[in-house]
Amino acid sequence: MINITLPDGSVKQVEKGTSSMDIAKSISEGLARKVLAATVNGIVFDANRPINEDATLKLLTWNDTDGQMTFWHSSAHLMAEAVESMFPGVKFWVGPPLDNPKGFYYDMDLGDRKMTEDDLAALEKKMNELAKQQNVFSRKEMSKADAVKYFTEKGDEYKLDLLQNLNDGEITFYTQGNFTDLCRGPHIPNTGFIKAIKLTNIAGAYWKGDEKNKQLTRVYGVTFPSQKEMDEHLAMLEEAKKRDHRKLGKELGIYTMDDQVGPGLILWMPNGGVIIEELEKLAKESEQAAGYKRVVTPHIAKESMYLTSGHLPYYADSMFPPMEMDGDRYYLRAMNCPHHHKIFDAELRSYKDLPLRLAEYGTCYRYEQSGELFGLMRVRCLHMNDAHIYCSKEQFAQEFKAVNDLYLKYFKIFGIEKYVMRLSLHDPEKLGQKYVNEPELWKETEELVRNVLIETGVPFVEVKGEGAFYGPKIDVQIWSAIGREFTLATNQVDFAQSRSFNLTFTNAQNEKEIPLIIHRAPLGTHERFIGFLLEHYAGKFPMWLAPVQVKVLPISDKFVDYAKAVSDKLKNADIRAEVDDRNEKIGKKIRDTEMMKVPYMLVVGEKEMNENKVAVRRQGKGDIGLKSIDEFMNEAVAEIKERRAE
RNA sequence: GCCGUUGUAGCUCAGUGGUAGAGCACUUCCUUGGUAAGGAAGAGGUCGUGAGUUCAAUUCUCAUCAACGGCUCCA
Repeated sequence: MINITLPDGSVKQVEKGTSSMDIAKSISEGLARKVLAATVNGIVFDANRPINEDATLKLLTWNDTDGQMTFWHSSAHLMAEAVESMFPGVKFWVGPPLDNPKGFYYDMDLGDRKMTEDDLAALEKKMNELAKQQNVFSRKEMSKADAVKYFTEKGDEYKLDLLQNLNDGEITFYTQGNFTDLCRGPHIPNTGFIKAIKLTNIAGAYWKGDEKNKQLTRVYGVTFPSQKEMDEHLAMLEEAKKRDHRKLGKELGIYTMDDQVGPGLILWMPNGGVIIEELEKLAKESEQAAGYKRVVTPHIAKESMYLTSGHLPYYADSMFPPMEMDGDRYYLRAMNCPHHHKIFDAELRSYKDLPLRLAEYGTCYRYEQSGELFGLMRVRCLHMNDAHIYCSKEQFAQEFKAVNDLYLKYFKIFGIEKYVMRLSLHDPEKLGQKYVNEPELWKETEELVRNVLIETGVPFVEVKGEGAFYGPKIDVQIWSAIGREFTLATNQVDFAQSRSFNLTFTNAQNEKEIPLIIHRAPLGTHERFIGFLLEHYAGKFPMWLAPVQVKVLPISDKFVDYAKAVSDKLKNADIRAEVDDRNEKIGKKIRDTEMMKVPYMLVVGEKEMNENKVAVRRQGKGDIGLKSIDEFMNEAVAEIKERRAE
C-alpha cells in the first residue's frame, strides 16, 4: 500500500500501481469525468499512469492551466493522427500547446505536397471521428537505441534530431488509435474528452525558428471539452476584433494608408493629428520639467556617419537604400542617436554640462520586411519619443532611475497595468560578435540597471541575449488585441557609441572622460503608442486625448444658433467642441456621436436655451442631467487639465 | 523575405463566362422631431494592376502590387 496526500491534506491509502483516475473515481464519478491529468509530487502525470510510491496528488481538470495545456497537447496529437491519415508519409516536428493565443499547433513536413485551407475542414471532420472513438492515449518507455532504430527505419530525421538531446529513461512514446509519437506527455485519458474542434489557420514556420532552415507547414487549432466553451472562446475573439486598432483607427478617422503613398506609411487624419499634438504636449511638459533640452535634426545623413555609429552594415537591411547626391551616399535615418551625438560633439563638454539630455520627437524610416508590417504597430515611417542622456558613470544610476520614474508616471496617466518589464542582457558567448566586447562594462551596467528596477519595485523578467549591441536595456512589453506581443517603450544603456563617435567631456580632474549614454523612448513611437492606446481604451479616449471632446446637439434647427454660442464659448476655453447642425432627429445625432465615442454630448433645446443651460450626456453612460454652461465648462476644463482617466 | 488567405462603391459585404448589386455614409427635397438609426429621390464602381485563354473575362489561368493570419525580424 502507498499513501496519497490530497490537496486538502487528507491521506488516502491505496494499492501500489493505482492511477490518479482510480483515485478520482473513488472520490466521485463526476470528478472522474473531468480529470484530464494530475500532478504527482509536482510532476505532471497521465491520469491513467500507475503511481508506485507515496505521493502528494493534485487532480487536474479544465480549470487548471496545466489541465488545459495537457488537453491541447493531446489535441495536437489527435490532429497529427488525422493529418497522417490524409497525408501518408508526413513527418512531424513538434506540436506544443499554447496559452496565448489559446490552442495548439503542430509543425510538419509534407514533402512535395501542399496543404491549403480547404484541407482544414476535412481534417476537422476526421478529428471529430477519431475523437468519438475515445481512443486511449497509452504510454510506453523505450531505450534510446531502440528509438533511434525505430526512427532511422522510418526515415524520420526530425524525431532523430529530437532524440539527440534525450537519454535513456527520458524517452517515452504515446499511442492513440493509429498514431504513435515520440512525446514526453502527459496526455488526457482518451480522445473522447475533446468535444469541440476548430483548426484556425495554416502557416509556414521555419524549422527550429531559423530562416536558413527548411520551412515546415504549421497548422494551428483550438479545442474544448464542450461546444459551449468553444462558443465562448469564439465570442471573445469577436470582442477582441472590435478593439483592433486597425478597425477603430478607420472608424474614428484616426489614420489611413494609401497604395500610392506606400506600405507601412501612415497618413494621420485630423483626429489622429489631435492625439499626436496632445501626446507631444505631455512629453514636452514632462521633459521640460525633468531638465531635457529640445533639439531638431534632419531625417537624412551621409553614409559615413552610419559607418561611424556602427549601424552600417549591420543595420543596412533595415534601412531604405541610399540616395546618391553630389558623390555622397545619403541614408534616410532609422534612428536619431547619431544626429544627437553630433550635437553633443559640437561643443567642448565639461562635467558641468552633464547630464546633458537631448530630446526630439524624431522621425525615422525603417525598411521593415513586407510581411512584418502591421497596422500602426509596425510601420516604415515612425515618430519616436526619443531622447539621449549623456552622463558620467557616477550620474548614471540616478539618471536611469529618473527615466524609469518617468515611465511609471506615464503608465499612471494612461492606466497601463498589463505589461511586462523585460530586462534584456547580453550573452557573454557572443561578446565581440553580437555585442561590443566590453565584458566589464556589460557586467557593471547590467547590475546598475537591475538595481534600479529592484529599487523601484517594478516586477520584471530577465532575458539573456536580447540586449542591444551597445548595452543592456529595459523594454516594456504589451500585447495587441489579437495577442501579438510588442515593445511599447524602451530604455537603453549605451557605452559603445560614445566610443565610436569619440565623445568626451572634461572631468573635474581636467581629464578627458567618455560619457555613458541612455537612449530612452517612454512613449515609444506615435504609431505604436496610438495603436496601443486605441486598443487599450477600445477607442474611448479620455477627455484630454479625445479628438472631439464635446459635441453640442441641437434638438432642431431652431436651436442651432444657441448650440453654436455654447460651442464657441467652450472653444474659447480651449475645449474641442463641435455642433451637429445636421437636419436629423436628436436620437440619430446621439447615436452617431456615441459611435464616434465623443466623451460629452450637450443636448440643447427650448428649455436649455431659456435657462442658459445644457443637458449633459456622457458617452457610454447616458443622460447625467442639466447644468449651466459655466458649470459644465469648468468641470470639463478641469478634467482636461488634470488629464483625468475619466 | 518565406508559407497560407483575400482584393467588387467612402465603409461593411452579396454576386455573375454575356461589360454589376445591398445596407450604411454622401447630395437634394419633405419633415422641426427631447436622449442610440424619420421618409423620399439622386449621385457614386474601367470589379487591385498587367498579360493570357475565349466570339466575349469582374468571373478562368499566370504574373505583379497591397492587405490579412503565421514564421523570421523589431519601437
